[in-house]
Amino acid sequence: MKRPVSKPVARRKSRPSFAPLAAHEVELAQFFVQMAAVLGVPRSVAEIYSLLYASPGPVDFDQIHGRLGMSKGSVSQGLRFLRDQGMVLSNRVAGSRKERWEPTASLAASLVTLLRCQVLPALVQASPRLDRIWVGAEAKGTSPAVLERLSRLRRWNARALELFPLLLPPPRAS
Amino acid sequence: MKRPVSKPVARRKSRPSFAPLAAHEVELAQFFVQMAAVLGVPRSVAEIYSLLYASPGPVDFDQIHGRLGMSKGSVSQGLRFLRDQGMVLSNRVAGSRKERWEPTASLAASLVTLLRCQVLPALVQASPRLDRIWVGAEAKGTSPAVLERLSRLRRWNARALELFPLLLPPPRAS
DNA sequence: GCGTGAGTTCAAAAAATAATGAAACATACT
DNA sequence: AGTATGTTTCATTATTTTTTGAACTCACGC
Repeated sequence: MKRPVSKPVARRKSRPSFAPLAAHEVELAQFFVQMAAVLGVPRSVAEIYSLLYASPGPVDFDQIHGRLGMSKGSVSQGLRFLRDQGMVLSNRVAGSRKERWEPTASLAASLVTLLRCQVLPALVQASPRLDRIWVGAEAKGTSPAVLERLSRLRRWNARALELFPLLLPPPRAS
Repeated sequence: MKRPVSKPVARRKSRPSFAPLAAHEVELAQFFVQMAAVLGVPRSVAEIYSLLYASPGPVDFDQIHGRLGMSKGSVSQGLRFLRDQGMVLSNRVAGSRKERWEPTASLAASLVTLLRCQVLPALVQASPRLDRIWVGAEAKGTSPAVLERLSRLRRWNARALELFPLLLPPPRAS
């Protein structure tokens, strides 16, 4: 349940010897952090994405670690999450061991993936569950009014399941 | 970030002297808890709603407290949240001090309210923020590619703001 | 093959969120 | 007014989520 008061906006400090974030970079991070919060994605992940988004070219691990003042562990985990969601990608320059990261072209497509992962499994699990509930309730001689409510739930679930792929189509198979 | 493993489904125990939940009531609670989790609503709130939803008539405070084995504080806060969202309502029987609670007719309408409260404020705050970011970035001589990204963000935000009321219309004024 | 630097893992600390319960409050009834 | 019942408040405790950092792994260039 969201506290309605404005959040303290953790002011991380860049590690010395890395360029501190410019004012607009800080505010872009706030933007992404707020949007991510709606989707239940942690602050550190949003900050990483934001940095890549505001950078003109690929950024390497140390820059992220240093400019955001974030632990290596968080950077590693954050990048893994973003890569799994298809929101960032990395490439290596020949002759260097460093990976360089950049956002993928379509933020929209990535958000769709993220939403799918959040709600599809819930809808899928719900189906058999609602069936069991209905059967159990009927067996117990539950009141007609409640049975009516339960079957409405089932109808909605079915409709959501069939609508979902249309609204948020799965990523194209290659 | 959702743990992908199935959660332990806290088994609350009804306080003695209150009817324990029937199997189908337990599973309906699991259903609502899972759906609520997607929206970031806490378990206790979902459980309360579920109990009302599966009951043939209004339920009083003590029943909720007792059958769910939940503290009075949680029941009070949960009911307040649900009432504020327009998901439940209460009425008093003449000659009794107890309030009796029941779900409101339209679950769908309530969900719309809930979604509005989560995303609208974020979109609204984002507008001036994105403007400031753009101005700041331009002043800094940011690369054209990044400026392009930023203005795409602005266009999306504007479109979302204008589409939102159509998709999830505000509750009718009386 | 070997040493080194880049990145990962994971147990533990910190932070955020949710639930509890006892005291305070409200009010319907006498 | 007094009282008992029903509800809310809120400081505290419990639980969950996120972050940290040091130990570890692995692969690259030599």
